[in-house]
Amino acid sequence: MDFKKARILRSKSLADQVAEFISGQITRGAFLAGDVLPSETVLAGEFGVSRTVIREALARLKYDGLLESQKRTGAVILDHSERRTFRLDEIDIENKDDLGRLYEFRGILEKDIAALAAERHSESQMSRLSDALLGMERAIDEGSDGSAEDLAFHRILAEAARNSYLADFLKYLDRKIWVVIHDTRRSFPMDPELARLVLDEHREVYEAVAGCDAEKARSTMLRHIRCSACRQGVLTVHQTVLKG
Amino acid sequence: MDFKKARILRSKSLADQVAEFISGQITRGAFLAGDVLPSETVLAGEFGVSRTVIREALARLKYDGLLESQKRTGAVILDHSERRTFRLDEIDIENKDDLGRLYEFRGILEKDIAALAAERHSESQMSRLSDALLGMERAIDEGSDGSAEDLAFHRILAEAARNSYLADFLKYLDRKIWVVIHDTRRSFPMDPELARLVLDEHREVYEAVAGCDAEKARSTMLRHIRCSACRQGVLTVHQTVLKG
DNA sequence: ATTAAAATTCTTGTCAGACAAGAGAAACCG
DNA sequence: CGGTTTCTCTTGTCTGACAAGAATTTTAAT
Repeated sequence: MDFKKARILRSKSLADQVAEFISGQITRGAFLAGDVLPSETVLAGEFGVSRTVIREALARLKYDGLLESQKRTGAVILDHSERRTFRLDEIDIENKDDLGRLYEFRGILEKDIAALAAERHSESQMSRLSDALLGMERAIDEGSDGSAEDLAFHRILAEAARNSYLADFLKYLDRKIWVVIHDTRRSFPMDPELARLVLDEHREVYEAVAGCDAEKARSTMLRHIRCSACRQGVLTVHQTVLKG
Repeated sequence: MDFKKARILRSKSLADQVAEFISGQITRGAFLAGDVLPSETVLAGEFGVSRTVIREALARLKYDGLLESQKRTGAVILDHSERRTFRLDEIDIENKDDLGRLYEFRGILEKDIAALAAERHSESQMSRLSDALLGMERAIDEGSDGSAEDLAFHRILAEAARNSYLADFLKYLDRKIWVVIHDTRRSFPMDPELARLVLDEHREVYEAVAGCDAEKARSTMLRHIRCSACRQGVLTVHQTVLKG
């Protein structure tokens, strides 16, 4: 692999660019698991940067589980199974298709989270859910849109599903979506009437969960997500997901 | 925040430890979005390490979207919505509960992926799925267990669902699970009879997808995942998920 | 006094050079 | 030929240095 080809542009930091280039090479399959990278000094020479920069770049790749470095040997490429991170980068918030796929993903997760929550919730979780609903109502009365309570509702529900992996991931996914929602609501504030409709959607989910009715929890949550997607102008969430 | 409390142990690299400590502080809420960290020089002093180490630690946190650094200002804490990575670290492969949660997660995703694939697949994707099945059969005849083809089947199916976020994430999740499966099969190779049963499970999914029957695709895939979990000795996948 | 311009001062980004520790490779010795 | 010692390479860490950029302060001008 000839690293000299990587002529570097000045915009991101050098370490950024080197990391991007090398990780690109690795994911593109230019190296196999077990291969070793040239030594830091050599890389520094080939990229025409200092060893400091190379080290910072490699540090990231190690952190991501792409590399592992041993003294005397150098940095060895790890197997894919060692990869430590999942990134939802380069999503184009403006792109309705991307947002649609994100909503589809969210729907798939949240409908089953609601179903699980219906069967696994504790009493204290239910009372916190109820509090979130009350808070949302109060917020709407006071003229706000209750986003904070909305988000809290979903977080508590995820907790009630008692699968930390699910909950953690939903949190990550939600962050991406909430940026958009927040943005939309800033430009086009919801009128109280609509806000009340949203509140009702949450109430339906709550009732289903409180009644330990997994199927109903699933379907009401799905409707809620679908409506939420519509409110964001996303129409592509597929029927299949919306049905089941 | 008093960084001096972070007395550092010699095992991981210093940068590792510093990064861990600071990121812990941040996720634990010791800093709010917009706060700025002390300058690298100051941090170096407080941690009792060189600036090099601090820089490498901060580089990772920046990469993860926890920080952003500006000249003259320093490193500012970013909002949670900026976080760029999801990690499924510290899963205890040995722990059947953790593995159960992972399987639960996988079931939730794959059943809907199968349903979507039933509605969105292209002809070429179906022929590749079919090839995977044939390959699996051949592999079993030759005495292997057909893991590679098994994995390929799931990957192609995910592609057929036409939601890249879903597919990418499933890939990530699967890696974690396949490490375990691979391990199990090395210790306790599947006998051909069982392998054929697994093959049949895949065939059922294939038929449903080929027939564009989303509901059937969902249920057959779910049964497959459930059986797979059982074969790994995981019994905790919850009824709710298994039903719908 | 108010505003615009210039000098100052931090902080990050990058570089260069240094050395210890560990691990493999090579040389040496029995 | 096998085992031990020495050598050498690479990473991990430290130090000191300087440019560039941005905020702050000072200075100058109206």
